[in-house]
This record gives sequence, structure tokens and C-alpha cells, in this order.
Amino acid sequence: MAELEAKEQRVALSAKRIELAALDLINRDGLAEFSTRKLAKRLGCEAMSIYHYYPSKTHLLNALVDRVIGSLTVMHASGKDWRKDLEFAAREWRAMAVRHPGFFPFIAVHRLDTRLCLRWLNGMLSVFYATGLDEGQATRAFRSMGYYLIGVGLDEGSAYSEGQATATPVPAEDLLHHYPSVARAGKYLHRGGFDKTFEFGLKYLLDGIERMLPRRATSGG
Amino acid sequence: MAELEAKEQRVALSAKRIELAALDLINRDGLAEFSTRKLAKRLGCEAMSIYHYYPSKTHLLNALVDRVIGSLTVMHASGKDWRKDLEFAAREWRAMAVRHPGFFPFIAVHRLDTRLCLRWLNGMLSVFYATGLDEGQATRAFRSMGYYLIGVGLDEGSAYSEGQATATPVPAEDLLHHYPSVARAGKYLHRGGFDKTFEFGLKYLLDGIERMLPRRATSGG
DNA sequence: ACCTGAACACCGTTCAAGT
DNA sequence: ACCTGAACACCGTTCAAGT
Repeated sequence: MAELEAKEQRVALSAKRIELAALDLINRDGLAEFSTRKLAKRLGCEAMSIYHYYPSKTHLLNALVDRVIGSLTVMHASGKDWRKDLEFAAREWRAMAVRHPGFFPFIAVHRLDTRLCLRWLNGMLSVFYATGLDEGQATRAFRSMGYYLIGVGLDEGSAYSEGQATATPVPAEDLLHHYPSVARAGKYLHRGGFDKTFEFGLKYLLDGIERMLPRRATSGG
Repeated sequence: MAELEAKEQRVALSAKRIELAALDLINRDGLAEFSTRKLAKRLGCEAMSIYHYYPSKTHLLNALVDRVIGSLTVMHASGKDWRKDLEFAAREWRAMAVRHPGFFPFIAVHRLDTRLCLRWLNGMLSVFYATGLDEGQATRAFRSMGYYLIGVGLDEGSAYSEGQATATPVPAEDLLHHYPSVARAGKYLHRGGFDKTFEFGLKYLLDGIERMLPRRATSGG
């Protein structure tokens, strides 16, 4: 049965096919479970065949970063519509994290310094630089938003990724008695509240930027 | 030489000794490099000796989370001084991340649901609930701050952690020509700017909370 | 060019045994 | 109770070889 499947999949390998299969495996089972050997089985080839397309597992993972980040819209400095632009980019980023819960932790820890990633970063930064903030403020606002987006992505995907919960969870009654504030927070943090929490923090950040802008400089100098 | 060292270290094992050695190794070489066998060599014992103290490598890592998070100050609802309290906690968290660059990525992805961690979370949440925000706002403000702090920790430790840079970095001239906004950002993001960037985002977040507070409710409901 | 198979140096972990 | 050594089922990767 498994062998039959493997035979049916004996289509030619390609970088694209390898990458899509890898992403799928990682998002299903988590980064920690991912191995070149399992990927090979999934592709219906030997583990070493993959090394014809990538010199190492790390190179493959780098290609995945490019593929995922490369799928994001490259923004352009828009002057007036910066708020709409940043909202769009932030939501797209979040959607990406939700689509790639297993792989996102790798992105979160990875330096985005390939050309494809720089292209995306450059677009984001150009929007910040066109807001009217001074250079330092704009850069730090970009960074703060980046921190927020990293945290969001890790949180929303964490249920699927390697970390997981501890072996011995604290029972609900204990939570109520000993950690009342945590119990109180519970109803806002579970599943359904994600959208609202995300938009809440995003609005905050953008409000902060808006408030920091110079007051529509009418009087010169 | 190495054998002599190993012999000298033949002091009795203990959970504490194992955990401190593990943290040290992880922060020196990164999570990906860490193995029970290397830890054993460092401790001057066999890999399997560690399994007398922890049923698995994961249990050991969980103990490290408890040790690190357990070292943080447990906050208490303070009413008026909430801003000072949150600044203190945020700075302490950041100092922790900087002290544990290799281990922080594990914390970032881990559910903090042990009693020790819940104690710390409960303290943090209680400060937010005592600000005067309504319950939903307070919870989401806590979450937003959490996202920010996760991002900060990953960023500041990323140079040491597994992700690392890509094999083929883009040359500086190319950066200037093709990614001018990234080049522009460079001078604010490198090393020295970390303190300022951190305080910038923190101020933002706390300003946001302050602005959201009900206007010192004098006229009754 | 594209893919394989055996082999090497690593892992985490089980198990039966030693003190 | 505390620690060990051999063994098992995994890894990523090298290398020499097959088509």
C-alpha cells in the first residue's frame, strides 16, 4: 500500500516539488519532527536525492524562508496611505504565520538577508520612511512593529510547533485559587480571541505612530 | 588533558549542577548544538546518568524554563505605580533574554504552564488588571506587551542562536543600490541601538495603555 | 545530470546490569 | 539510590557508484 503510493509519486524531483513537500511536512508535524529521510519517503525517493538540489538541510530550509517570505506583497512608499499599507502588510504577515504554524518559528529566528527577503524588508521600511517620522523614529517604529509581529506569529502557531505544553498541566481549580489573574485572562486568550487581540495591538502601534507625526507642518522652519 | 579535567569534575551529580551546565552549554553553542551526550562529557559522566534526574531531554529543558522564568521577580498589583512596575518587569525580561541568548528561543516557543511560570504570569497580569483598564483591554494589553517582549528577546539573542545568517550575504554596495531603505535602517539597528529601540517600543506601549485609561473617573457612573 | 546504497559520526533513549 | 555500557532506531552527510 505504502509502496504503491511511493511508486505513483515517482514523478521527477524538482526544487519546487521538494520545497512544497517540505513545507507541508513541517507545518503538519513541526520542525523538530522534520528530517531529510522523512521528506524523501514522502517524495518517493532516497534521502540523498535531495542533496542534488540543496547542498545541505540548512540550504533547503533557507529556500523555504525565501519561498514563504517571497510570497508576501512587496510594499512601496505611499506617503498618505501608510496606515492602510501597514495594516495590509501586518495582516498578510499574520495570515502567513497562521498558514505556516510549523515553519514560522524558523522564520522568527532567521536573519532575513537574502535578496528576496531584503526586497520585502525594503518595501516595509520605505513605507515607514514615507510616513513623515524622522529617520530614527521611523526605523524604531518599524522594529517595534516587527517585534509585535514575531510574537503574534509564534503565539498563534505555538499549538502546532515543537514547544507544546508541559507534561503535568495545572488543574483548573488550582488555577482559579492560586493564579486568579491567569484564570481571568483565560477567556480572552483562547482561540476565538486571536483576531481581536491582534487587531487591538496593531491599532495601538499605528495610533502611536500617528500621534508621533509632526503636526501637519504648516508654519515653516 | 581532557581526561584529567573530566576526573577533577567527578563531583556528585545533582539537578542543579546538571541544569546550570546545560544552560551554559546552550547559551554558548546554541540549542541545536546541545545534546545529552555533550552535556554528559561536560559534567564528567555518562549520558545515561542524566536520565536518573530527568526522564527525557524534554523534561530537562522544561526544568531550565522553570529555572530561568523562576528567576524573574513576581510582580504584585500595585494600582498607582503600574507604569513603573511594567517598566521594571519588561527590563528584567529583556536582561534575562540577553543573559540567555541560546535558550531564549526555546522559552519563546514554550507554553509557560508550570506552577512557577504561572506564578510569574499571574503577577504580571495582576498589574495589568490593577491599571484601571477594563478586563478585555487589560488582557489584550498584556498580550501585546508579551508579543513585543518575545520579539525583542529573539532579536537581541539571534546573533547567537541557531538561525544565523544566510551563506551568501548581499554585498554592501548592492544593499545601497537595490535596497536603500534597508541600508538606511542599518545604522539604527546595529548593536548599540538596541537599548534605545527597546525603550522606544516600551514607551509606546505604556503610553498607549495610559491613554486608554478612563479619565480619572470623578463624575460617577 | 540525476539518483542511489553503503557507510560514518552523530543523536535520544531502552534495558539489563553494576555499585 | 546512583551510575554505567551495550544496543536500537533514528539523524545529517560523505563518498563512490550507477543510469
